[in-house]
Amino acid sequence: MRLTTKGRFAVTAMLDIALYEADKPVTLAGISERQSISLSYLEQLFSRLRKQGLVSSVRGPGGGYRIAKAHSEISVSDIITAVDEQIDATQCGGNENCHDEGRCMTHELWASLNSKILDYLSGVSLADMVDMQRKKGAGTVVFAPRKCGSEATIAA
Amino acid sequence: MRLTTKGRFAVTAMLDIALYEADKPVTLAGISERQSISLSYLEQLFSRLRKQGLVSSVRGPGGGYRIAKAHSEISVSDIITAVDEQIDATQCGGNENCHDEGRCMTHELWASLNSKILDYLSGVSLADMVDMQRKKGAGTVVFAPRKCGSEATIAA
DNA sequence: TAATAACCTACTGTTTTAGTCAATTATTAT
DNA sequence: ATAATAATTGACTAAAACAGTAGGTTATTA
Repeated sequence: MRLTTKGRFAVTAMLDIALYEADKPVTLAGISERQSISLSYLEQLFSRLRKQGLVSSVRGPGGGYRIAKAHSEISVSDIITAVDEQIDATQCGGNENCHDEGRCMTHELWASLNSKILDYLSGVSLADMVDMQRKKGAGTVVFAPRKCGSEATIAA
Repeated sequence: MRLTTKGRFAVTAMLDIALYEADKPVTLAGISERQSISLSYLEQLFSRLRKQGLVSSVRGPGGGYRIAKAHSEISVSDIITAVDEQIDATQCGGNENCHDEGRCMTHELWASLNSKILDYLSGVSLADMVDMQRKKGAGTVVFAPRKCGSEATIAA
């Protein structure tokens, strides 16, 4: 599985646009400055985000990027898969040819983990993150779009 | 976060020992052959697994490795953290200095994801995996040590 | 027509992955 | 005793991915 700064940067950048876009689109230069992410690196990421239809672009002065869909229609997993290609905890990528043409002994474990992660990340939308960000400072906060046994609690 | 073949190999190897150890300890050469993992690579992994107290070793002829604790006392996350150092989806490793000395906007998201993954992997023990492996072939199987909303179902 | 800002391609340094190789040490069977 | 076994250690390596740079081109607007 890959879950690196590439994906984190993409999520951060998307959230930045969601928070700052109003009448005008948001420039990568602005995101770069606010979030301390290299401009050229952002360009690479946004090339993919645009091809996946998550953002739309406007060229020229006053141009920039906009979120292309309703914020509630874009999940964190959409963003990560757009820039990172795959969220997959199995080594065979679901091909089940991990060991001697069959499924490796631990295949089910990774497949199951994989769907847990995907469940979670696809359950958190950009809209959720915007809400969350606006409520910031209210102490302990947790993303919990789906009810699940022991909820994680992040100390403030 | 890091969740690579290193961790997968370690889990597979530990499961192999758990399945094959009886009166005699299990040799790395045997694991290497059965699981198609390079012997030298296994040596590296087992150096760490031993230092973490997950396995004990016996040198000389008839020697090999044994699981050092009750199978139910060793979780998948124990194994992965032993060889991979960290399971951490936040970039700051919980230090909360991810952005300009404060917490980055997406900090809670990654922290929350992190604890979800850890919850899951620490809920699956070596004993669970052994049971699971022995029951193999019974069709659709899922690891579900903790009840949680939508259970992942892996097609057979 | 000049400034802006997206868009595109190629290149680069660093780290991690996934090993290899060669030697040493401890134990057991002969 | 000694030969075989098997863990243990350390140094080294090719390939990939990550994170970022550099330099240019194209479209749009003031």
